[in-house]
Amino acid sequence: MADPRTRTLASKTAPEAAPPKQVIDFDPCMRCNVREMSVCADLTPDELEHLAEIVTDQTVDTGHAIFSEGDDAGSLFNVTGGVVKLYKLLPDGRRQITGFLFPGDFLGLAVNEQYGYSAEAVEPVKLCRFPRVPLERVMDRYPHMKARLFTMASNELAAAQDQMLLLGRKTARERIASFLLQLQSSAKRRGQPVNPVRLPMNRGDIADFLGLTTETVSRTISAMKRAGVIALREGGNVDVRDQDGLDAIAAGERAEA
Amino acid sequence: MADPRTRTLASKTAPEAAPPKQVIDFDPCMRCNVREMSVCADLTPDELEHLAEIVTDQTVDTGHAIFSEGDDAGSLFNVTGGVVKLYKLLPDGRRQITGFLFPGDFLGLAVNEQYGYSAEAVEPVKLCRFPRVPLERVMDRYPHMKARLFTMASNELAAAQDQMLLLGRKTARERIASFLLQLQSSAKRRGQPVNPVRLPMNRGDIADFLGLTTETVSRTISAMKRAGVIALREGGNVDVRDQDGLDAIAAGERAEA
DNA sequence: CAGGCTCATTGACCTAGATCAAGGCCGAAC
DNA sequence: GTTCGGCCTTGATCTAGGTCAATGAGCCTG
Repeated sequence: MADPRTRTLASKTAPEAAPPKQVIDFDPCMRCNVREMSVCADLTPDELEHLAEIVTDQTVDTGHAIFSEGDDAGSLFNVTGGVVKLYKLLPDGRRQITGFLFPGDFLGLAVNEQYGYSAEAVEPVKLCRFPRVPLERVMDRYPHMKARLFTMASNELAAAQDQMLLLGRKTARERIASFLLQLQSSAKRRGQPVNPVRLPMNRGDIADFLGLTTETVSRTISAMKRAGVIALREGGNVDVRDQDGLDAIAAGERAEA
Repeated sequence: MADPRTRTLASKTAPEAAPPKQVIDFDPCMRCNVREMSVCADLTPDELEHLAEIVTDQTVDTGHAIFSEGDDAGSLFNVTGGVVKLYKLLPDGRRQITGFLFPGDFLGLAVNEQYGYSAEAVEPVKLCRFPRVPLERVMDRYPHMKARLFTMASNELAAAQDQMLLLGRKTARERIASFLLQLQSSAKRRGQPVNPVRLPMNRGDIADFLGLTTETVSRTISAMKRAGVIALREGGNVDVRDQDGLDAIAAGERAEA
């Protein structure tokens, strides 16, 4: 399996000349645009400084891997820009996307020293990377960061259970509606416009997330467009025309619409 | 929605007469049969004593609820005997079972003060119950118990991702095979026989766990029986006759068998 | 500004699994 | 020991969504 990952290190924009002994830029965390919604929320400047000592910035291009299932789980990551997809593969190539990550989300939890899924950039991604061992050392000193990680993992678990309900029991129409709602609430959480909701991933990715095929995703979206529930905007973005209708479909309350 | 839960409190078998000031039985945790595989693993006698102060034993009969989705999430539980199913419902009654719990498993993690799923006894269940607030107080004092909880939650998350792959992309045959393998490894972890694997839940529960119908579960099991991969024993238990074949089917490597 | 990508859409048809419908097989109740 | 009520199994049929195939709509690139 070829490894197309990208590792453009892009930290330390400060000049190399001036500072004396050691160059530790503790600013990147201080001015992090997603800090307040990430694992790093609620940390003091002191704690941020300790984090900055171990963090590395990283960018990954569209379609390139961040890590692959089975890789040695050396680091945790925090998404600071772009969109990431997580997925698992069957030997014959069938794929299930287990989640899309947006700025503020973290990834890299592993059970036995290995990542249990692959992670790939859906669009150009910016990450900060925390090597596991030193991160754990820092977290041992600042338990509320660990608590924060636990909370985020619990949220992820709840989302996973919702997704099981979707995959096991919802119709194609309900899946698409639920997905749009997820994107809306995700955008909302990040303070972004909820209505023309951005769809950064392609139909194939949506299909592999919802347990459908690209054709069914396309047909279902067309049908919802025809029914006036949504409209397509440029860039493939989706305008929700009938929010109540969409909510009802997603909940499984409306047979036709 | 009627609430058929059962709350037989069954702690303190010691006589009420003898002891002086306060009766605190710290034995139940000390002699807990599942302690080493539960959240309580690795605790010192001292720590166990603190736990015993807040724990309550509880039994729940087959088919009765432990709690329901949306209930105030007042407690965490540890299964000490029997089997529990967790599930989510759609308004029209469609159900997705998100997991089966066995002795040693815990339940009750919640995101915003409410349980995100319902829990019900598949067969008579014994639990120990930890009220959330005092438990958190205890865990603040003993961080490795929190760490243990985090590890178990991470394992659950990994299992949830496997289940998404199953629900989104596997065939009925692959789902049944994967399910039997799950039961095997769960039994193994608890030191129980792996080969005639016990199937304590009925076909409807299996169906709602695997995103199928009872009929399809039944037919698929019959087909695997006919193919010589498994055999049914009394009590509905399953004898795995061709372990390699079963493994191959579950992984999605074998079209026919 | 034509050729060659990739991705989305739509149509025609097919199939895995759902649905509908009997029976069969217990174990519990009397 | 008969009746009853769950389950489980099996058969017949249906259908939501998959598969196969064609066409269209951007976009790079040269």
